Amino acid sequence: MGVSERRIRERLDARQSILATARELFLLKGFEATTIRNIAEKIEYSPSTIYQHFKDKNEIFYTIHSESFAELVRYLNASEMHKNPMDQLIALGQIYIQFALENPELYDLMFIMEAPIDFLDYLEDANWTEGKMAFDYLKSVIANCIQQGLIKETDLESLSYLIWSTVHGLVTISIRKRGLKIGLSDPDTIIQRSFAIFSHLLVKS
Amino acid sequence: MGVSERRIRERLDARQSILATARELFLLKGFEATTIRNIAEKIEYSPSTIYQHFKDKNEIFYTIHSESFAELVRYLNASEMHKNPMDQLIALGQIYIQFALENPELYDLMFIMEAPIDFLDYLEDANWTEGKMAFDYLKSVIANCIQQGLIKETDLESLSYLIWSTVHGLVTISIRKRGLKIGLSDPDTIIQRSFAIFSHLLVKS
DNA sequence: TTTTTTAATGAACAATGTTCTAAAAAAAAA
DNA sequence: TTTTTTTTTAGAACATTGTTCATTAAAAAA
Repeated sequence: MGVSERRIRERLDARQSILATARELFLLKGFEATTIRNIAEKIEYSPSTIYQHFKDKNEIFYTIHSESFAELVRYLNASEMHKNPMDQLIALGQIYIQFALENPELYDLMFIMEAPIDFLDYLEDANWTEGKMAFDYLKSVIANCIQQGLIKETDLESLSYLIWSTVHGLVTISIRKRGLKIGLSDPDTIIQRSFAIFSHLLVKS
Repeated sequence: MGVSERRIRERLDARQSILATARELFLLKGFEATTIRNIAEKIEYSPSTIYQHFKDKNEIFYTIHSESFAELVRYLNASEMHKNPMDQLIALGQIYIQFALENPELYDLMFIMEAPIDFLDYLEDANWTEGKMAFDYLKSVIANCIQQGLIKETDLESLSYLIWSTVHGLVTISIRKRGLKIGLSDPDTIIQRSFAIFSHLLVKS
């Protein structure tokens, strides 16, 4: 029965080309300017066909958001070259920042925009698996630091949330264009310097 | 010539009622659901009349954004009761967080949403005065801390950006609904705890 | 070849921000 | 008071958006 397998493959191909096009347009023009009709035109389908593959626009961008987490994880994996958990933690922060600055639109989609979370809400799914896993990974590295006495013992969850928040804050001020507008000469440089200061605060405690 | 003065007053009244209604609907339903027609209906004007007072929707929300800064400043002023600049700095952070948690929609508009910045871009105005002034105020308090030897001397701009980023990150993860979705029991509590940890890191350095 | 299932389309809907022309109202001039 | 001018308001219209639904075309099964 190779027929139905081919059908499945064709459906998947269509789905993939929708996603690829949506991603391309999104990176080029942003969320609002990436319209269903725009995507449809590019893959030479009618707009309504897209709704056979995705419930709505939010699901498309939820999917791109999920895929982007795979990309982030690929970045973060590089931190495992460090044996010392403190070195790894700092590398983690640096790589996280690097990912955000190199892929600002994707970072926006993953951590700022409402579309992916709205889709989760529609699913009545309280679990943001992608975020949870990333946060758990961060927690585990920090736990190692505490265990080895490299960081003063404190509530793991709060400290992890603090560290995540700090790097998140550093990059989102820039991504949502508040950085340039307060007269910072070069946002990227300031982000690096600020993170360096934060790193020193952490190890010294 | 009391006539033209009355006209001016009437124009201002109309403007104010547009803003008040926009603000009310925005706090109730959010940015997208606050439509020009919606505002017009509520103040019993035609949609097109609104465009005599504001260039576009972005200008309306830029104005609300600006007004909200006055509110934030009112919050922050309470920090001046502290003589010790370090105490003031920490109070500043706590109050900033308090403002964000008590007015999440306004905070969103001021520091996350694109509408106000887009309007600045239209004006070709690189100066985000509201943000700049708030940041300068933060810098001055931090400068006092450094001067009095309460914080280790580092690049003022980077340290200020770090501190701002940290509180910004703490609250925006929650505001853009990433907090609950990773299984944090109570986001507000965690934010407080995380900030407490951060405060300790700062003073100890 | 005929029937059934699947996929794709095109038209349509309601809603949006925004613009433009014509009407109404108010003020100024006569 | 009447006429002219200016200002304000409204209504219709436009292009676009996400989304739905009945109909057509295509493919697979019988």
